[in-house]
Amino acid sequence: MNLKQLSEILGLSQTTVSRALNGYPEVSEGTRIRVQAAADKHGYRPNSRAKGLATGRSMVIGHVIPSSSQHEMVNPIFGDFVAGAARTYAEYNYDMMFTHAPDTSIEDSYRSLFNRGVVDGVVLQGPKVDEPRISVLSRMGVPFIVHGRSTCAKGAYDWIDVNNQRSFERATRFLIDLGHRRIALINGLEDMDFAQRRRSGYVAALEEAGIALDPCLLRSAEMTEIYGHQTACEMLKLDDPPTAILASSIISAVGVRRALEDNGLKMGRDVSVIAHDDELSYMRNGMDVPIFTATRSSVRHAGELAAEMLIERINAPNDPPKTCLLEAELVVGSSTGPAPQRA
Amino acid sequence: MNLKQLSEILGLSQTTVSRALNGYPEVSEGTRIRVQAAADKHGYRPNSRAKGLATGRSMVIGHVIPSSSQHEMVNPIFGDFVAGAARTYAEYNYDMMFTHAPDTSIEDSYRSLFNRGVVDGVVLQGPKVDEPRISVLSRMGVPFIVHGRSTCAKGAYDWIDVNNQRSFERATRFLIDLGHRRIALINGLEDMDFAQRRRSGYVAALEEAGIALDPCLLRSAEMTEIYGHQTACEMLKLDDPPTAILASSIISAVGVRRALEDNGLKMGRDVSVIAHDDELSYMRNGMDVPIFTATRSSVRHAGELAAEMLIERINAPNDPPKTCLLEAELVVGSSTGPAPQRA
DNA sequence: TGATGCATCCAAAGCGCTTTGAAAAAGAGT
DNA sequence: ACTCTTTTTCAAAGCGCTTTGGATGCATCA
Repeated sequence: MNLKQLSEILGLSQTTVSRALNGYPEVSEGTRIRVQAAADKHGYRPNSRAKGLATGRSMVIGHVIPSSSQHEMVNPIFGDFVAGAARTYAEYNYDMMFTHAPDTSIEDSYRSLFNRGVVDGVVLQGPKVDEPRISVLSRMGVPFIVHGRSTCAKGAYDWIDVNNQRSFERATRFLIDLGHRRIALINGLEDMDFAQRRRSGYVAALEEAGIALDPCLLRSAEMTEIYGHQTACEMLKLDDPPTAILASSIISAVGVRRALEDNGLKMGRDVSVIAHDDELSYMRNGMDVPIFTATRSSVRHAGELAAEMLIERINAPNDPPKTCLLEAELVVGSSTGPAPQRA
Repeated sequence: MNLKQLSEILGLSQTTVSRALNGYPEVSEGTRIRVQAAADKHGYRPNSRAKGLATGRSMVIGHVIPSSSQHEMVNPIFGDFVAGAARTYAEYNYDMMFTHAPDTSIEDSYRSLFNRGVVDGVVLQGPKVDEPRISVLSRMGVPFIVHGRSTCAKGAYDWIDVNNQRSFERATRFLIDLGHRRIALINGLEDMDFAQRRRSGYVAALEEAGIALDPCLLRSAEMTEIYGHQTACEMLKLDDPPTAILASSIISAVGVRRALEDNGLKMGRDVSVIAHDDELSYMRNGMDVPIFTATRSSVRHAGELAAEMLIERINAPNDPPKTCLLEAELVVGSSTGPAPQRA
């Protein structure tokens, strides 16, 4: 069923039917109702490609799957962020498109999506400290939003981010206040912008307290469970092991917990752990009582907001750049406690 | 840059340019090279909407985000399955589209995607035991593939699935052979087809061994970490607690492990655990030595295969239905051991 | 009564591509 | 030199929609 057929059935022109369905005022209320009824009855759905061709808009937003090349890993927060965004898109009648790209051609992927007219805008996930994609997209004139920020990016751009620096500074200070001096940071990949900011929050808190930074207590890699486990195991073998560990994701924190248990240590008593909790739906940090003391910020909610900001941008390409800085909450669970007295 | 502009630059007709770029034989090798060079130089990308309109194909495949309504949970395997599929799509020049739908209108979402001409085919994830979407899609004539199967579905359809029944039967038998008699199954949601099959494999193995089924040792819910933890805790409080636990996902298995530790029990010695391992990229089951004894089958690989099968179906709508049954591997880790002697 | 405005509706152009049917150009054969 | 193929190129139609720039009818006003 297409417009032509529908208009023939109704004995109206395509123009009128199209206008009736799209809510233009030039059509009488009577015919509008008649048209709408017929459309519903026959299950008419305007062909979105044709519509897009005519309007110049595709009502589609593009994401490029951030599959870190090295280990072909899917970012665990990907699913929840996307679910949040999708929810907003559905509300505004946008569809959502994905492209997989090897890390090398990720830029091309964005370019291709936009130049082929597939999407009206794109979401940039997982920005690095130095993120070339941002300037590329700016130059191309693609409406886009960044989930996170990029320290090295020059111009202004739309972004939404968690205050990583502040939340990790706070978490670190919390541990220091509990008497900890040997505090480790098991961080995300070093070239990721968020990791850099978390690190600087951590460093700032240590400095403030006059604690020297020990490189042995600082690691970065992709935030898997295995990585958390292995790193924690190694650190526990140090002559002067950490009494507290900050983990950049709840997933690696799970690995840390496993490491503690493997070593016969009790989390919260022997070693304190604070995790960053993105509130992943399948990896909730406990029910009423949090398992981990955590800096908490819903990545799903961020997805919803990001989508909204992007849609705004698409509708008003010339508005000044918008940004949104979310504050993470510090929730106290049972994984932290006072620093144990040295033997 | 569009076709018209490019053809004017070249002094050729749109027809010739189009043919040259699409590899039709009616154009001389000389001009083909010339055209290709110009296209590259100017970064010409055919508008995919226009192309779709003209060809009647969109080169897009649709997925509907399986967000279980109740807890708005994103299926944890979603990301990896999709990453696999995306890889194949990229190879065949397909794009990938997502729609979020509340559980109630999930059927409409598929209908809308297809009727609006947005997609050439769809992937159906997370089929239930009784899955109405299958017959809907069949009737609509949408090319589709099911990741999993639906026991109640009538006609034939394309699917790819893991042999859940067999793998859980094998895992259960493995535990029985180790001397376990109190074996629990912490399963996925009961109305999901895969959960049903795993359960029947479990039941079959118990029956074979003449062990009576104890309803107290059987649970189903969404496979979160919390669920695994809570369920295991409850079961351990029974008068006659399980000595072995089968977990339907590695994520709930993590919860089970936490429960054991909370209760001062050692996994593999006091209580054996077998998990189903989808090889999620951020939740690997150990490095060289598996953490959990597990039934293993890569969901990412399934995604790749599913995409391939769907593309085949799109290209040959009238071929007889194709199916693919993957066998899960049983990998033995340190989470299982002989049943402890009763006190 | 004719001019004016307003509410409805429509024919046709155009979005950027593919593809049909035909024409022009180039070789081949005699 | 002329016809007959074969190769190469093209103009134009069509995909399904929106939108421009009229038409048409009808009530209103002088």
